[in-house]
This record gives sequence, structure tokens and C-alpha cells, in this order.
Amino acid sequence: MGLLRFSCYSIRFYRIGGNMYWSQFFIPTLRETPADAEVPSHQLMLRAGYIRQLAAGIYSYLPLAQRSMLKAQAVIREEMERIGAQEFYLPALHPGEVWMSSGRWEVMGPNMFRLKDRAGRDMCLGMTHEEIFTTIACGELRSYRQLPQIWYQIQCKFRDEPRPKSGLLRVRQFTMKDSYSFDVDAAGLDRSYDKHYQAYCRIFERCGLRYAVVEAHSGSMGGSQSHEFMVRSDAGEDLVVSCGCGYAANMERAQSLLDPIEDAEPQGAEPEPVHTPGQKTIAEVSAFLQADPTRQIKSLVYLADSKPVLILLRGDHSLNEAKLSSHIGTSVFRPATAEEILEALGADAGSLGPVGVSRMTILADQALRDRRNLICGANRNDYHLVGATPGVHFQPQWGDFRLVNEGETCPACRREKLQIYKALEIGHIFKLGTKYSESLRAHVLTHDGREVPIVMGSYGIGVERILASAIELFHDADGIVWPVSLAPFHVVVTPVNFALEDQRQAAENIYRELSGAGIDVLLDDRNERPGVKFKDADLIGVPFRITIGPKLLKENKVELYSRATRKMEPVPLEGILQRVREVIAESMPQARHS
RNA sequence: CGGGGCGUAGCGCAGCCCGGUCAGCGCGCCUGCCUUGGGCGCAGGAGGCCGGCGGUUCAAAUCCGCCCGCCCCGACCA
Repeated sequence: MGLLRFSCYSIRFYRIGGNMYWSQFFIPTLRETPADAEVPSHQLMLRAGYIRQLAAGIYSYLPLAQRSMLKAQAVIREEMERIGAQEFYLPALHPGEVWMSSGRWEVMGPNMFRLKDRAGRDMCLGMTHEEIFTTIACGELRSYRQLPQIWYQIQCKFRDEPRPKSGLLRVRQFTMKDSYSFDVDAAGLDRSYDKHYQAYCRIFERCGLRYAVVEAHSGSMGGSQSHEFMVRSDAGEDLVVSCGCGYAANMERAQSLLDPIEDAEPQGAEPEPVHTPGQKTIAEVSAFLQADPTRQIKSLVYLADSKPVLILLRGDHSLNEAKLSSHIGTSVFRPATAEEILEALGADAGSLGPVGVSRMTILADQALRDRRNLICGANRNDYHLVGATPGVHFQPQWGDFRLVNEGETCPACRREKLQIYKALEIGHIFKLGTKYSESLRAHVLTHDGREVPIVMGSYGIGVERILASAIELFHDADGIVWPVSLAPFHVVVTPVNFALEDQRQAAENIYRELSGAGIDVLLDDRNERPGVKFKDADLIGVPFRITIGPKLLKENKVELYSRATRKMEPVPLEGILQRVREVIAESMPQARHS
């Protein structure tokens, strides 16, 4: 096949060699949607013959999918090379000890595939490659003179997801472009991070995606700053909080402004216990005491590193566990059980509060700051306290612990209301800092001879998610509508009746002419009725179709059809290459970022 | 890991409740004829140890038990 004629670096970024006759190319389309598929990208990739499932969250990529994967990867390679990144290829099979030295052997928990070799040594399948790249850096990078470095690879990752779902959107084996930057100081990291930010914008723009860049929570990666690249989609599992002013953040990280609340003077100096039999939820207490939920304190007990913590929120707010995790500096926490709550506070959930609590940490959301005369549980079943004032009757550590709600005020422009939508994460960039270089002892000497840990960044793109999100964004009732840059073929040549000599000759001539000019062409030589061929071409999403029919052919013309616009235009045979070049060029997504 | 659902031909499904001419339908596939501008028509045909194991029974796709797999919701998720 033509692909063999090119080394991978000589693939033009929008073209893959190898052109095919449909009757011989493996495109197992399905007339009906397989029952297991729910989201559009999954349904269409199955129906259009791109993928087949092997097991839960494990898919085989058929030739069409592989061609689109290579197209996406070619765009990625070009843009990574543009920022000076160097391509590696690292093992997927790792010795456990590397992960033990970074501490993530435990942190990754059951999400990591683990196995033993014949000698009984712990091994695992890589979920990501901070440890491995850092190990190389550790052995080889000694001097600031060698920095900065940006290293990357496009390689498969393994994660034993608790719940694989939605076709290629959440899987257990997938392809990731991961890169890592190595700098001598924070300013260098800022530059490497910014390069990646720009490169990612260019990659996703060239892939034709509509995306947003949001502030993100860095999670178990550690590190100080992080952005996610998100595609708005109902198939997504993340929530993005955004504002018309440009503010956008992951739900885990998002903040908002609240309308001020004026509290009445408390009746007395001390909180007053009131009998609230059977009133446990905020709503029940609210109704019983005729007090708005905003006047109540919601008290939650968590066990963080096995120690109980009391968390206070405004009655109508919800806990944001990502923010809690950042504040307490551990991801090892969980809600306390009923027994643990009773032991810690002497009452059951529904009657909990901070007043008089001394033996445990009290964390309070800043929405409660400067409030007074509030209602909270009394730590005595069926009793609440009225008139509690933070800072007076209890002394919490203040922080941001709440989930924002739609319609609250944007923290950036301070004027508009926030929107919340579902989104797919297609890329994520992190400033790691020295977390891995310290634990794995990757140090360099500075200009003035000091030994410092390398300052690192880590950057990922889910390649399959580029394809899946493109399909989520661009499809219709008939099938996929690929951006030209990702389509497995640019053009399908469809003679209405391939058995007729004049149509066959015209088709083969066009096929040869376009292929020779570097265009990816599929020739539909099947002995099928035209309707079948049109339906299949629409389904697999080829951006342009050249239809060869008897009437126009008599005038030495063929028809150029655009999958996206569904417009048809007659084109003279002798001008077809030129016209196809034009329409491909016109519809090829361009990077807006410089 | 909790809750729910499903496993019968390549795909989509019926049959199961009420055991016994139930191995069935549509699409796809093969052969022939026909047809060729949006999944055409006619005729013939191939294909399934009914997810697995065990039990009940004269008899099990059907009832019971265990296991496995897959999907959905939740938990979880760099």
C-alpha cells in the first residue's frame, strides 16, 4: 500500500498515502445502530465501520479509524515540532519500582493495570509517563546548558477505568500525545507552558474543533497551574463554568460572586438551642424554623488521612471535593460514616454544627464569612442552634470549598451570570514544578553552580477524543461530517453505474489524477445501486464526493458534492483537479493562533 | 463497588411468565435473474451447542443456582 512509500515524517500533514477501491477496502458499514452504543460518536464509528469493540473500553481501530488517527497525529507532530519538541517512544510496560519511587504506585490505586513478570517482580502498564521521562532526565540532564527540553511521544496508555463508556470517549486503552518540559527555573517553565498552550490551540484549530480553554484543577498530578482544553458536548463528563466575558473554568476550580446577605442582629450573645424534632435536612429545618437555607450552616464530616474534619457550607451550597482536596493537601479522604460522625460529634447527621467543637479541624467556606446570627446543628440530636456567628462562636479555617451554581455572578467581569455546560476534555496542560524531579532526583547545576531540581511541565492530548469530539460536533442524521483535516479520505469518486464503460473510465481517470496530485481518494467501484453508495459515503463522512452520472458525463462534466453543505456543482472533467484542490484548501481548518 | 437492564445467526429483535413441531422474523451475506441519481425487485440458499457450568424434569432457550460478559445510572475518574 502507498503508506509504505512514506516514512512517517514525510507524511504530508493532511494526507496519507494509499488510495483504494471501495470493493477491496475494509469498510464494514452497518445499516442499523448497534444497541450498545449511546452517544453519536460511538454509534457512528460503529455504523460507519471505523471501530469494533473487543472488550469493555477496548476497541480495535479499523482502517478508516486508523487513517483518521494518523491524520490527527500528523497535525499533532507538526505542531509539536514547531515548538521544538522532540519525539520519543517509551515503553508501555513499566517496572513497579519506578512508580513506587514517585509515590504513585499507591496513589493510582486500582486504576493502574498491574501484573507480575515470571520472576514475580511487580510490573504495570503505563497510565502516563512522568516517571519514565523523568528517569531519563535524571540520568542524562546535568546542566542548565542542556535546558530547556521538550520531549514527547504518541503512545498508548492504559487505565483500568471503573466505568468505560461512550465508545472511544472513556476507554481502558487509548492513544495519548504526552509531552514533558524540563526547565531550570519557574520562568523557563512559564515559557514552555505557554508554548504548549499555543501549540494546543493550533492543533485543535487545525482539527476543526470548537473548544474552550478552562482553568483546571491539577488533581493527583500535583503542580501549580493547569488548563484544560474542552469541547462543549452533551456526551462530555466534565462541567465547564463560563461567562460571556471570556472567563471559563472547570467546575472543580470555578469560583463565583454571591449577592451580599444582610443578617439580623442576634437575640442574645450566645446561640440559642431550639428543639427541632425529626428535622434533619436543610429543607426540613428551613421549613420548621421559617428560615431561608442561606441562613443555615451545612455541616459535613469527612475523614481526611483518617482524621475527622468538619466542613461548613452555606445551607444552599454543595461541597466541591476537588477544592477540599487542594486545601487539605491530600486526595485520601471520604465522607465519614454514620458511626464515625456520632463518635466525632456526639450526634447524628442532621443535627451537626461547629459550636463547641475543639478536637477537630473546622473548615468553613468563605460564603459564611462576615455572616452572623446563623442556624446550625447543636451536636445533640433533634436540636439546632439559632444565632451562631462564625469567628465568635467558633473559629474555622476559611477557604473556598463550594461548588458554584449556574446564574451566580462571574468572578472575572463581576457583572454577567455564569453558565454551566457539559464538555469533553481533549487536552490538559500542567505546571508540575519539582514534584517528580525531587522524588526521582532529577537535578541540574545552575549557572552559578547550585544543584536544583528540574522544573517540569506535563501536557497531554487524547488522540481518540479528538476524533470522537469532532464527530460529536459534526454529524447529521446521515452520518459523520469530518473536518477535512481528519477525514480518512478527502474525496470519494462515485460512478452511478461502474459497469458502464464511459463512467468507469471517467472514474478511474479522475481517481488517478487526484491521487497523483496527493489527494486521498476512495473510488466506489461497487456494483451497488447509487443510493447505497451515496448513503455509505455520507455515513463514513468523506468531505467531498465526485458523482459521475450519465447525463452530465455526456457533456464531459461530473458533479462535485460537499458533505457539509450538501450542495452539488457541475464541474468539467478537465477542471476537476483544480476545483477539488480549491474546495479542499477552502475547507481545510486553519490555525488562528500564530 | 452499589442500583438497574441485557446476553437467541454478522447487526437489530421475537420466543421465556404458561417447560414438549420454537430454532423464528427483519436487515446483512451467498447464487441466479433484474435494476442503476438516495439503502430497488423476484426466486433460491447458507448460517445459531439460545453466554458458560451445574441442577430440577421423561423433556430446558424457557424453571432454579452459581459464574462470565456487555450496557445504563451512581460512586469513581492525570
